[in-house]
Amino acid sequence: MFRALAHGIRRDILRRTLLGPVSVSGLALTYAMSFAAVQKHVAVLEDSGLVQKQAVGRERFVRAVPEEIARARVCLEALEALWRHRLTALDAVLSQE
Amino acid sequence: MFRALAHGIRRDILRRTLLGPVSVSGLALTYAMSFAAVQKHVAVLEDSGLVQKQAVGRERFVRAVPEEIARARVCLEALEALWRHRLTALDAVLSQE
DNA sequence: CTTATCTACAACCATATGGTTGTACGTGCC
DNA sequence: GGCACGTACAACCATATGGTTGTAGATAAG
Repeated sequence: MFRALAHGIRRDILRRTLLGPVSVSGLALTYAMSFAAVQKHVAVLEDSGLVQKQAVGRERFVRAVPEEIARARVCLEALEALWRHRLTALDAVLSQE
Repeated sequence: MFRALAHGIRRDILRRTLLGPVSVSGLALTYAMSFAAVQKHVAVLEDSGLVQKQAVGRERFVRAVPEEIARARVCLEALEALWRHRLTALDAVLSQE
């Protein structure tokens, strides 16, 4: 999942699909790369769960799944909580002396 | 930076170094891989700014930089804010009608 | 001084990643 | 039916990534 977020293009696709569904070709127009390359990026995002596709006619509309973004954020918050806990533990040790 | 977070071993190193400085060899003891491999993971974390090294004698103690973790979290929060903003905008449009 | 420990770094290898082009298939339009 | 469009997928290529081993330097210990 962090792997999916590790690429700037994919984060940009996430931003765009957070604002509303966009077709794969609609996305592809923006970037200086082939349609197939964009398709692959969307596939990576889809595999990670950050994005879903919905078929409408011959088009596939991509939309972000904000709950999954929240999962990543929560993961980082847990790390930060670890840090705060470490500080708290240090406080406890120091206050004992 | 998300790239650095994309590997489980590196996230584990982050967790451990959040709790307090650990030497590179101290980290390496835990993992079923060579010292050099762990060294590389630490280097990736260091390049991303998520971790810093401090020389003490012949050892290098690795410590996490929580501010950098916060930066990644804030980035995800910005994405979520985008989502909430999109909902708000939709509300605005609907309430006009 | 000698030896063991911790680190750094280079060379090498297998596989993953990010891109390309080409082909095929379903769908909308004339 | 015929054609353009949107998508899917495979094959291919260059480079990045994640691992290994080996060598060498700096420092601690005996």
